[in-house]
Amino acid sequence: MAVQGDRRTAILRCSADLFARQGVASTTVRQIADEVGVLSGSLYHHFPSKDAIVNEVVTAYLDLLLSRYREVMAVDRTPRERLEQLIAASLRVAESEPSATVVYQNEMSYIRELPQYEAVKAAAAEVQQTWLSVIEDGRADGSFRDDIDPRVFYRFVRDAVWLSVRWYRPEGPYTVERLAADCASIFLDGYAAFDPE
Amino acid sequence: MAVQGDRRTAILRCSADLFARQGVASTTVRQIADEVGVLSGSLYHHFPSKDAIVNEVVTAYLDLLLSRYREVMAVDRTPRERLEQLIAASLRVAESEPSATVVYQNEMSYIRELPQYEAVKAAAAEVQQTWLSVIEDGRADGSFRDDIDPRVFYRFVRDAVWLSVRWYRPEGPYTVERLAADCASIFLDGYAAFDPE
DNA sequence: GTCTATACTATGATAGAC
DNA sequence: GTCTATCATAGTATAGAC
Repeated sequence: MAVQGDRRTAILRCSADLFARQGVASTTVRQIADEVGVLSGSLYHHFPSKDAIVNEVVTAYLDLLLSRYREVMAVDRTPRERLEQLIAASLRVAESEPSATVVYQNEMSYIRELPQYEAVKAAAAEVQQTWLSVIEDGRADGSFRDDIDPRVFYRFVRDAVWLSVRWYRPEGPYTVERLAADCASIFLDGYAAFDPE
Repeated sequence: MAVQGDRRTAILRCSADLFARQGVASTTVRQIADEVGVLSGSLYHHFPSKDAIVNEVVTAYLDLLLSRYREVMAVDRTPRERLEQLIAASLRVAESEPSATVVYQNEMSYIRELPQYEAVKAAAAEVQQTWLSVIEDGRADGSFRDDIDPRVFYRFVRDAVWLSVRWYRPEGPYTVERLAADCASIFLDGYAAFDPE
């Protein structure tokens, strides 16, 4: 049964890579089959449709992300520390699942049309709620500014964090932990030089 | 000749809207023709191919953006002011050309395969060089931090700015100028509360 | 400048042999 | 569980009448 699962997993992995590189709509079932090393008809033994593959790539990704967010929220920390941890957790997930991250970021219009979209929507809502609750907590205790809408701040952070999959390469000396620290520092302390007074 | 240009323009506008909503690959020439109000064969009187439409949407967009950036850089200002102006100019372009902005942000993998990609690449390089020169100037004169790579800062700002087309709606009371001010304030001063000492 | 009609290709998916 | 063969559909693009 390890073997049985492997082929399924290979299909998901190859699909995610192709979806991320070319877009879901431009990726054909024949390309996926080629990459896996089977013929296109064989895919339909494992999945009922191409859309089912897309759906599983996205839901597996959101499940992983949410489990990491829940770990962060399970520990008692300040809002600032939690925000730093959410950024770091997100970047680590993006590092370990770059293709699925790209698919989720780029293919929302496709995902929205999937029959199983409601489950995705619920997970996405929990993701957003996690960030917003941390930001609201920081506003409430005075550690974050109260002159800018938390939702605006959330969206800027979210987009900057997730779009890093388009350019960040974990191979170099610039580690994901350093990237996370820089990101948190810019968003919390700003890029202007600190006033030396 | 006003009429002649109008149909061409209508094709470009409708195409950009559909490309932004559904993605380029998922948009068919028949859909475009429907939206314009002609039959699909008629499109080929104005454009040699669907890809030619995509190309013109993107290049017209980059031309507009670069002309705004050049206006900003033509005036003598501090790096901080210039950064604020680049953010504001970008958000104004995103407001006036939301569909083209979305297409350019979402469809890079498609655009890269176009035969005329080199021109797009050159324009994109000038965009990036504009931002980077302003950031480097700010580092040089001590108004920006020197402990974070300018390219990292640039990418965070760029992605946060451009992805705002996915969520910002100019109809409400939250104006694009206010959005630009909030964005610049977060990225330069940070979201942490100012220390009251 | 637009329409009609159609050529050609590629697509997602299926049925049945192995 | 995979392959062969194929269906039905939909795609871009073209030729020529109007």
